[in-house]
Amino acid sequence: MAPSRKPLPTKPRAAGITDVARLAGVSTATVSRALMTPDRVKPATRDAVMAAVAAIGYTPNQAARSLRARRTAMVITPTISNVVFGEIVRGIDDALSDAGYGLIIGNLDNKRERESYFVDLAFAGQVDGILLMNGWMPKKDDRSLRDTGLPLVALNSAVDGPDIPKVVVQDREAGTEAAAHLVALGHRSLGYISGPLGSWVQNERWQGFCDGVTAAGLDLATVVHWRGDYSFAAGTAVAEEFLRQADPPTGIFAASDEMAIGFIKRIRQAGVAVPEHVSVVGFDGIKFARFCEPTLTTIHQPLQEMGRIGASILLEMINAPGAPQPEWTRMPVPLIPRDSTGPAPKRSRARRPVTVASS
Amino acid sequence: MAPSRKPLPTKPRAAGITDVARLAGVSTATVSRALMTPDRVKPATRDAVMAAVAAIGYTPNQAARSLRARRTAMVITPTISNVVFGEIVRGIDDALSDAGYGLIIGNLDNKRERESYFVDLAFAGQVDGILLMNGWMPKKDDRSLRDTGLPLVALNSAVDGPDIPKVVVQDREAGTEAAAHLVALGHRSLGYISGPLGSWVQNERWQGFCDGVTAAGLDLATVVHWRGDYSFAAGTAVAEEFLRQADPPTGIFAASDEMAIGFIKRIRQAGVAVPEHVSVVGFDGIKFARFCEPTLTTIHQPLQEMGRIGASILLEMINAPGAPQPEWTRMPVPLIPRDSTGPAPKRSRARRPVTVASS
DNA sequence: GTGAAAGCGCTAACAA
DNA sequence: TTGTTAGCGCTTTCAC
Repeated sequence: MAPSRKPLPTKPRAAGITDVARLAGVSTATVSRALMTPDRVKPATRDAVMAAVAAIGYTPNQAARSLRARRTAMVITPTISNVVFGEIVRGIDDALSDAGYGLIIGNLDNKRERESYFVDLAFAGQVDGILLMNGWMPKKDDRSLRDTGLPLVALNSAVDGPDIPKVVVQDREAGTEAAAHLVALGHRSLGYISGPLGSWVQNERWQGFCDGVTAAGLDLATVVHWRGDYSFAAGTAVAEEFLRQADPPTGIFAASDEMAIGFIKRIRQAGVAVPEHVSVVGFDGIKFARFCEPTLTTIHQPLQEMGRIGASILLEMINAPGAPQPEWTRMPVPLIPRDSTGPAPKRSRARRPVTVASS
Repeated sequence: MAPSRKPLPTKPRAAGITDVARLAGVSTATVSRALMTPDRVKPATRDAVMAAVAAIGYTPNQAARSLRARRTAMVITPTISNVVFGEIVRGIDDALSDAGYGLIIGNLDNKRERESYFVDLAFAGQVDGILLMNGWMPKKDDRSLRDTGLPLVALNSAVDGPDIPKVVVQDREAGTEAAAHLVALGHRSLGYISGPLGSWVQNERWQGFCDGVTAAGLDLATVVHWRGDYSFAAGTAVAEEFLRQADPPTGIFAASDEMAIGFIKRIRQAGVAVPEHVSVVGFDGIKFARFCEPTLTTIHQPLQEMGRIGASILLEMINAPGAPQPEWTRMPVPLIPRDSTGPAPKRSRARRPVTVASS
């Protein structure tokens, strides 16, 4: 669609910094300072400025501000349709706007091609630092975001490089804990529903789960691994496979709550009881997990906090280039036991209607 | 928190419009035109510009662009934590960015005080038009957003005024349809779980529900009205009241899916079967409604589309001031029957464990 | 169809 | 501590 044009450049001219300055009897520079760095102006002056600001309802123009001051960060996110990333972004935005920074949200919308646009944006010098939630280094042709020399922080998912601080949850430990939880309940045959393969988080959760499995003395080869993508739909799709299986596992760990819920929904429909026949552990701690049936045992991620921490580190890198930053910040993620997990059934095999009928 | 300062204004100077102009052998004005209004540039010139743009990976600076061109709309939203508003905003943003407009999201975060900030923003002349999703005219002291003379569109909820186009769903008809659906299933005692009282949408849904009740020849006085706020928590709170009631209704209409789900979750816990004892209709059509237990009969809102339509109307008002706009755009909202509604139980009374035991 | 030139509203040297 | 001044990168008259 072609851009619509505005017919007249006439505007109901509004209060600007000059108006404030005039009213307060100071220069625009002082107004700016009073607003940006209050401690660098004499209290009396500051008060006068603030009074003038309040009097005419002055609000700084963001566009002008960021054009001149260039204080903007960018976050690359795989999608914004997923609550998980949405929450992290909120945390980031909080921390950033406290520091007077703007935020450009680079939404990949799960389409890898889109990253080239954001690479251009960075090379065009329009951002001061970048948060990576996608798990890899965005490239366009032969240029990589890393070549911009801009401060980079990986969030939620790791990105290789000693100069890239990584802020993540203890995905690995969480995976292990999920396995331990299931094993402690007596489950001996386990299953795992993955996120998109190849991603760092996904690998960690899986590796951690494997650690837990072997630590319990179980044979890794017996663990069933299904492929998912974090969505409800993936959960139900995996459920179909599960239902076709001759001797499906009784303890399942899903890499997202949505998959766990979709999975449970479908297998219950087919007559499999949760947690009587099968136990399921989710991952994320979305609010919905407390209202599904049964309530979902899950691993709770401190999403907003992750966002805030990642943003703070980025700000420090911008403000003090060269100062060392912790390469890893790994936040603990508690497992919250609810009703979707329970003692393993006597027979290792999950009972499905057909099984019951023929036995 | 005091803003952090950036130490050096040094920047790895990046490709700007001047670089493109030089490379393409034209002036910056022509580059700008080639990008904004391609049809006003000779094809050959345009191609040269585009080639140059691609060659150096030029990306226009948004801040500069909007500072100069001032093409920005604002949307006032009660909260962004609610998926419903989030979806509408996505639709708005789509339409707006197609037209080269930026969007300021005015999040009230359910705190009415916050509106004054956005009133200032509007008076400061920083936006060209405003979408109102909150349902009332924001004010600060004695100034109202209306006094800005800016184009205004009410979205999702109506706002009084002949000059304010309203884009809403057929809340009233939907309420009536919900009632009709329950009545058709044989329910004679009905209940309604409201949104925050006093809001337009809320009134419409309730009025429509009342219409349906009386149309069915039922006594309005028998309809139980509970107060909610669209959240899960409200649903469970209402459920508590429901459970304490001597002779609760068997057909319930909740003004949001979250409330419906919270409500169902709680009453099932107490032994009330859905839909055998009680039928519940939700409102919104969130994706979760297909994965709760039982799946939720609900009224599906075309949220993104509403957003897009509202934005288009606003754009027309900005571009052609004075041109007439439809005062009302009322979108149909289909009721989607699922498993949370079924035939009314024989006894009008919902059976709860205690009832069963004592009968 | 194109170029020259004037700012949009603000911040940050630099001076005073 | 404050004011003066010079732009940030772009769009848009206005003239050609």
